[in-house]
Amino acid sequence: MTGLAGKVAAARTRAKEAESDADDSEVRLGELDGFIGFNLRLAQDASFRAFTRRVGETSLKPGRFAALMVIHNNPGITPGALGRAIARDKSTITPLVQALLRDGLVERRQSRTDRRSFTLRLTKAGEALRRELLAPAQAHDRKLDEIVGERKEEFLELLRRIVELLE
Amino acid sequence: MTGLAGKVAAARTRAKEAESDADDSEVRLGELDGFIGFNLRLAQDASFRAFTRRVGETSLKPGRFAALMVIHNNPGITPGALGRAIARDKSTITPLVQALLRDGLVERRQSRTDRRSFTLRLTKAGEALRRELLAPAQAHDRKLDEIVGERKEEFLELLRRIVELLE
DNA sequence: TATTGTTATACTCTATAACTATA
DNA sequence: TATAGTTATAGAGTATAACAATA
Repeated sequence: MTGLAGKVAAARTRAKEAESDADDSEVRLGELDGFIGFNLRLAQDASFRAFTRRVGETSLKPGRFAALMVIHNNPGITPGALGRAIARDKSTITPLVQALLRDGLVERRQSRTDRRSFTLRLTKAGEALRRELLAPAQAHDRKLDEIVGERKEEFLELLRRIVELLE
Repeated sequence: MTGLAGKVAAARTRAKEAESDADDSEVRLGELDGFIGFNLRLAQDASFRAFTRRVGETSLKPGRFAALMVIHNNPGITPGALGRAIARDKSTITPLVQALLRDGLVERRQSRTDRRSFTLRLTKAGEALRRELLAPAQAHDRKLDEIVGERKEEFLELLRRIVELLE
């Protein structure tokens, strides 16, 4: 997994005709190269790896960090609402929440308004870890900001439009 | 999983102060909302789901479709070069290639130049499936093109810069 | 009847390490 | 020594379906 992103870029820029068997330095992506979806996946993959590298392999993955952030900002949120906020199905939010409970980062209480449900809050340890990870997470995103430059707001707007309109 | 993207958008736009327990319609994303990385993930997730919906749940996922496209455009490519082209580790490209072999979409031959390696080609069935999926895949990306509008080239350039510079 | 969360199941993806056969 | 690909393993994410308790 060393330098995947760089090699992808190299493969793209060095793409050219290949008459016999293709080797490493002359991979043609074809239609894929102009597909927004494909490039979105490469960029998301690169961002995910860079986040993990910066925050530390041993610590939280982006998905769990996002959950911590949302619970912090919405004390008392239910698992369902949390899942909708970070685009996770209820079948994936249950194990995620259980992992956070297991690690002592989150606590749950019976919901007063809906006895089928319950509410989530960060524990002291959860707050501490969130605070600890916020700095490297922000550093990671500042790096993305640098790359995108002054077009950041337009870029974010397009990403949000994709989410809203691709329903 | 019905309407996840729409609910995320609604959660964002309706975000406001919440004094007591947060409910569904007033989730605050906090710093996350301005993070490029987080929005990249939501957009990629929405695109992935839309692709799968359009191409057909029963058929190929975006990752395998991308592999088919790259092998088509680079007959004789090795698994390693394929993995680098679509940003997949060698530990994930092996099972992917084996699934394609198992499904009769790809064939492999001994490499003439490197006896540790081998070369990949689409079978007739692989070519047929690729041809069949190309239309819905292009329709999917045209939908993305519509959403992004005339800023497509700039958008693609930013996605590629992220891949290149986030190493 | 519909919804909240749980459980079970299956497949995919990610990541590491150990292995083989070559180079 | 390093590289190509395989195998094994473990942890996540994705998806569906069936279920209990409650709305």
